[in-house]
Amino acid sequence: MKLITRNTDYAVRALCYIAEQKQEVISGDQLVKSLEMPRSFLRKILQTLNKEGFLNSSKGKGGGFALAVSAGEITLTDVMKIFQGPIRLSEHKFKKSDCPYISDCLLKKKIDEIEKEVIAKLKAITISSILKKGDKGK
Amino acid sequence: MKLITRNTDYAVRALCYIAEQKQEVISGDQLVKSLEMPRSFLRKILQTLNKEGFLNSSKGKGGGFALAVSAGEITLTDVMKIFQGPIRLSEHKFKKSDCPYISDCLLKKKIDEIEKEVIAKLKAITISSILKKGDKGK
DNA sequence: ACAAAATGATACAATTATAGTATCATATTA
DNA sequence: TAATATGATACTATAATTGTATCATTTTGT
Repeated sequence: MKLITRNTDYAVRALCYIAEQKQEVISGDQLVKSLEMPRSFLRKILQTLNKEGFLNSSKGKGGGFALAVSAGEITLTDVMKIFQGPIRLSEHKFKKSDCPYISDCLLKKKIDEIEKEVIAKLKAITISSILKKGDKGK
Repeated sequence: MKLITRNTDYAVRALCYIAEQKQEVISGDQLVKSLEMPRSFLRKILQTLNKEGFLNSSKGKGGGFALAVSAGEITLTDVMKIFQGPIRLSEHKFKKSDCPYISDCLLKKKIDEIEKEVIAKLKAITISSILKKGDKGK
């Protein structure tokens, strides 16, 4: 049972790395070398982050990826949504055939409460909050 | 992204149903009919709950399953552990090759905190707490 | 113009987890 | 001894996760 998949984990680490570097633009290969992730997989992840507006990309020599948004504005839920879809802790349904308690299902209610709290906490985790103290301003 | 799989969901509903009935012993087929779940799948789930000590089973006519433990003592985490293994929100590792921040990874720390809280809340959900008010004593 | 260095688009493949099915054996009861 | 129930277990299907690989396109520097 995982809440966070490797996709998301890699993406977060890549974002952190980019945010920490002095250079603005970091190439995919540099990330692969530094973070030791599977090349093709990371490349795909970077492309996705670009499409979703969290990274800017530039081609050619000296090109690569740079943050399109400040590190403080990228939350863990943002990244999770991109790579894992919407967060839902349970699929427990209201349908009569699925749950004998129908609209008044206490399990559903309790899970939903927990879900809300989890989402709130994940939302509070931003890229900059993950960076070591001292790097936070960036 | 799911926290609770269908296994667990079915198991919880079956336990609730058994806890609610006036008869102590409920046959698998009765559960299948009442809860409209796939027969073989539910049967396997019931067998597992029996092996794990949450249900007692009896064979032959009039046989079936009964709670082996009171509904207030079965928590959601118990059931989740059985069907989904240990709860871990992230696999984010401390290994040098996996995380550039190694032993001081703030992401890991933050996720672990959330994980602890989630587990505590899931632990607070028992079968009896899911049952409608009025049935709670059982 | 052209080669090198980078990303873009996209299709494919492997592995694992989830969800479900089916069958035969065994025990119990009437 | 037949009917009813679970036990053990092997098999299958589907979907999600985790990758891999290839060719196209853009940019830069010589």
